Amino acid sequence: MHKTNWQVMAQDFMHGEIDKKWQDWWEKEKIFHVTEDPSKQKFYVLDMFPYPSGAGLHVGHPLGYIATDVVARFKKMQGFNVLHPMGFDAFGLPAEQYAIQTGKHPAETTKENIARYKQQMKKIGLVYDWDREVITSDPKYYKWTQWIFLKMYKSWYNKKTDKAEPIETLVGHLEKHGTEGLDAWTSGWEISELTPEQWQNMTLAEKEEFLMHFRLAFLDEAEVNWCPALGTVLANEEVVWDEEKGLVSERGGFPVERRPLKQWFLRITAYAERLLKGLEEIDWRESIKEMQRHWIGKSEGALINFPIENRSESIKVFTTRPDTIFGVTFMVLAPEHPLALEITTEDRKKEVEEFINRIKNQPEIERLSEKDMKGIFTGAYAIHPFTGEKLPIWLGDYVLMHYGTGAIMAVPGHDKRDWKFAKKYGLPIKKVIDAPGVDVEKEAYEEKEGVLVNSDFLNGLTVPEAIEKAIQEIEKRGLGKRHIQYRMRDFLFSRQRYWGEPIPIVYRNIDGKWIPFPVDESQLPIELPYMEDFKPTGSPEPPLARLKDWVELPDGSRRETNTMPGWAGSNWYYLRYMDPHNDQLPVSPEKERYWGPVDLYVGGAEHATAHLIYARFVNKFLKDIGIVTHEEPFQKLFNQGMIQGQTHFIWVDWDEKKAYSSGKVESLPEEVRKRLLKVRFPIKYVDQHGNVDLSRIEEMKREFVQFKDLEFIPDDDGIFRFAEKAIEKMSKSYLNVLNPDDVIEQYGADAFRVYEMFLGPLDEHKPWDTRGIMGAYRFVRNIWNWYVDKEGKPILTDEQPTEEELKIIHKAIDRVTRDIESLAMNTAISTLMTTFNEIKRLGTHKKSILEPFLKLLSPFAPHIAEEIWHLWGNKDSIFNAPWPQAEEKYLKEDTVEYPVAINGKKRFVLQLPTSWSREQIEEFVLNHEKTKKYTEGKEIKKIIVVPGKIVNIVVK
RNA sequence: GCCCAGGUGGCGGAACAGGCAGACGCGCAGGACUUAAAAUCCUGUGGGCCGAUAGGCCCGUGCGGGUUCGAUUCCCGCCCUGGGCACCA
Repeated sequence: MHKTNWQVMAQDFMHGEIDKKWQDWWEKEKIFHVTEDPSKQKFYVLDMFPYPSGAGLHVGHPLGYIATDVVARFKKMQGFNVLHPMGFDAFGLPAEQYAIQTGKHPAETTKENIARYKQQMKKIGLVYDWDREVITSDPKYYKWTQWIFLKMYKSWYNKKTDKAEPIETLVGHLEKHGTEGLDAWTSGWEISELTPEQWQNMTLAEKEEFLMHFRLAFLDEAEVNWCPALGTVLANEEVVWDEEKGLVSERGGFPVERRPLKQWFLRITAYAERLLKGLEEIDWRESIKEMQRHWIGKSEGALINFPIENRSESIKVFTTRPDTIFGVTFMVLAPEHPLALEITTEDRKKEVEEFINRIKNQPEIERLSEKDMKGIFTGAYAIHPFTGEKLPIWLGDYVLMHYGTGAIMAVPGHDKRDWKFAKKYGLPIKKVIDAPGVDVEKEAYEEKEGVLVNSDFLNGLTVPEAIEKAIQEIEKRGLGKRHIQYRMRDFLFSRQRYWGEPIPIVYRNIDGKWIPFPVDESQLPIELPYMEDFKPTGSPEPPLARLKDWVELPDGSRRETNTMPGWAGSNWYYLRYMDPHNDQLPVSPEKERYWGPVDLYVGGAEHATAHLIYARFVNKFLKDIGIVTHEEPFQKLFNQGMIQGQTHFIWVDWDEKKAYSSGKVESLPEEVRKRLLKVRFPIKYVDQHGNVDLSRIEEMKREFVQFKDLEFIPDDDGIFRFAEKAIEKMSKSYLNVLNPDDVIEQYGADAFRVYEMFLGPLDEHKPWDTRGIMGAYRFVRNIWNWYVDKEGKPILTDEQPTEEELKIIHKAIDRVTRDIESLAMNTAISTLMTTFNEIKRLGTHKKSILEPFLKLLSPFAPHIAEEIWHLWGNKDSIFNAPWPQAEEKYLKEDTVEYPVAINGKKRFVLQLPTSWSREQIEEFVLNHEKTKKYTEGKEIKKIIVVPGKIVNIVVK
């Protein structure tokens, strides 16, 4: 085999041996094994739950894991009781899709992939308390996922107490008072009024149907995203918009259509207000909080009833601008609105029906992408509740059935969409808010600045005043009420797939109807039965339905065959880590009180809305039922950036099967050049100088068979140069992924970790540079060579440190400590580098300097740190040694280097004592000969002295 | 369209509270070592200009303005890149 450079370089220290030695030792010694210890302050650092994909980890993935590993080791040395667990999100769509692709059972592929992940994590030097490992597809875990679902099923949200309560308290209320005085969250369903007697007289089926509107886990028929290719419904968050294809699944990009289906939901909307409020007290990136606020989408306004002419029904609308009520000139209903066809006059029925069908059958793609709005007049009129005016009722595709009431009062003068609609169909436009330059015939005036006009009792008021006054008047006259509307919808919780937690519900046939009932908690877990063929059918019938023996129970009842979505397990895993083996509860409240909340949660920003909002919701629910004591689960959230890949392109002439170095291209004949294509080349076979590694070209051809027959023609100097390099997302198909195992084999785990941390700010996207890692490698190796001689003996002296040495090391302690605290790993590393350069410059091997430096280095390069630590004769781990403390007295300097600027431009520097006063400095500088040189013949207007910073002289 | 980040050498990036722009690393160039290459070590490295040297000058943090003794940092307007939302009444 060709002897590559690293093998020569690696002779000075055997990183491979050192890495493995300490990885095994940490595992054996369980250095991160923790138990609750009230005498110590806890620190809970958590990584986002990985889904163990079949491709394994690439070098971009572990960025966050390395950061948390650094923090965990650092906090441990600082004396905290550090909980740093790891586990796997193994249920769900991706795992199942992978299994289908490989033709294996997901139970098997999941197991393999987890083993691979753990192996890779170990090689990076990541250390966890594996005794707390959580795997969502493990029945011991999903027993509690199912338990939480049952608790939700058995709960309702009491708005009076502002928390979830057992369904029994609701039933008790109904028995005593009927619906009188009941204030419950029902996701917009209007509670039909009942007397206690009426409730008592209901059949079991009727009662169950009634209660279903209150349960926090409930069945509902709803328009859902059906994905035929995946054979399941998807949550809104799992569906994305594709420019070409329209609505597609996030996984795989398959088309998605809307269909009404009976599905399980979790009533997350009951928690909208608490989810919103909780954001104020947590330390998250503002943009993520904004996304969640937007997702919850709270709007305040009023519900107003508009009577329909000659009919008993009325149209209920929601508006945030009740101040513009006198500007209403027509009404618009969503085409799906239940009254749409009903109110249509006979003469227009046919036309309207056609319109409704056209909109309904129109693929979602078109309806959303078309800029133009479509509408039709129903022939019916509503009556303005204040003026009694007749308002034409239209149908319009720009009004959405699923937001508000599915109907609007159109105020074309002060709403852009209504204005556009009015212009298109020639409907009147009225001005009710006046401000300088407002002309509602030219465009809608949506600002809230101005004064109300043409508005009866609102005239002369400002917009905020008018909003308030209008709502009061509406309520006074019984025309409607104040209302808060949320955009957020309930959480779709069933999937027609095999690989997920079975929903612990059975259906009993009562009077010919299948009524859902919860299974008894003692029967949990409902284990997922083994299926040889688990593929989805393409119809909404879940695979589990095919298992007749499993579905049909001896007592004639039938099991629920839908399974839970991938989110189910990841909603609460962070709690299970606190108490992973508890067989009485998902987590004991005492342990949660000690460990919770998560002090630092690191992960990608892609979970901003889905997982991070579901988990907060489940946490709040568990708090309501007394399991959890903290309202918010994740105190500090840090979103790491992505490591991008560097894609390398070569010039290829496929006809002649030749690949040309870029220097060759110019000399090629025109017809050959025309045929050349830029083709992606695997980064793994790029050499240290950023050229094709010709020495390993045969190896490359074996691995990437598409290049098998290519002849590689280098430049005249024997170097094969690339046509182009580009920064792209790391992806297997771009051939720009690097496996951490390969990188670690070449440079060692420590250099890999140091490099990832050094690359740039943790929260930013930055490209991986194959050559850049050499810097990290040299750094680690040079430290080794400074600490250890050729015979492997430590080089260490007991001499007293000098003042200068102490200043250098204490400044480093101060800086590195603060940097790790704020996750500024890149500057922590650069401080370590500059400090080490100073150590070399001073030629010091004093223990008093090298020991604290080794500790500062240890979270980043734990393997050589541990090795050197033990070479010094220590028996315990360096991570059980205390973190060094910076002493204030060494952080101060006696003199400061003052830049002296003339008119803001630096001209020279002066070394002046720190203790000098402003006046002393001023006098000294003004009398200095260098100053005179610059001020000669000019008038000194002013001198600014900023102690410790700068001197600036203003001359004219 | 709206909201949120961000734009600094050839590259990744640094500059903590408005005070020396370019730390640290990569790359590149020159030199040492070597038969040679790699590795290693040393030196230089934002651009332009003057100067034999020492040294000095000018321009520079996306663009245009402003505040200030002083702006990468604050304010106003614009351009570009990335992310999110997208008929939400």
